[in-house]
Amino acid sequence: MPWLVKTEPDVYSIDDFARDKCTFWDGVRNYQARNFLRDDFKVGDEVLVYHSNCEPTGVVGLAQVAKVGLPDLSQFDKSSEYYDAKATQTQPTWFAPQLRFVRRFAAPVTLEQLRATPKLVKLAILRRGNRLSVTPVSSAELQIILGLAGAK
DNA sequence: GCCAACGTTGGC
DNA sequence: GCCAACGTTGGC
Repeated sequence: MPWLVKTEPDVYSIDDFARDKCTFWDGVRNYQARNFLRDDFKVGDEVLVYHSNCEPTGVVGLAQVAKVGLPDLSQFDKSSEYYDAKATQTQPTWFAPQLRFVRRFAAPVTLEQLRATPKLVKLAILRRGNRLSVTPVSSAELQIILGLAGAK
């Protein structure tokens, strides 16, 4: 199943990702999002990368799931802002798939464009008040968004 | 287990 | 910087 993940470019941008090639998508501290990362992310799944809290907000590139089932190591790191005292090595609370950079779009598919596309009305990220940082995307929605990205 | 208070997200 | 949405916390 395709996915969409949000990131704040000030913290980790698509350019950082393009440079790294592979990254562990860590720091997610919401149980619903955790369940997606832990239970539903499959190797090979396509992942749209979305920039939030910036100008303009929108989908900026594509990635692919490279590895799953890995604990988010930041939960064990006392110096990390994502440290979780309740998590243990044997029973991790948080999980971080490894994502492989695929491509950066020539131009972002902006939130405004997403909203203006009738076939994307059901896109999870557009639903009122949805703040989840990891959301599922249907195959049809993925194709539409890739189309918007390619049409630039 | 309820729910008010509080904190965070994220668009604007 | 504002504020709506909504997740989390903690007293009871």
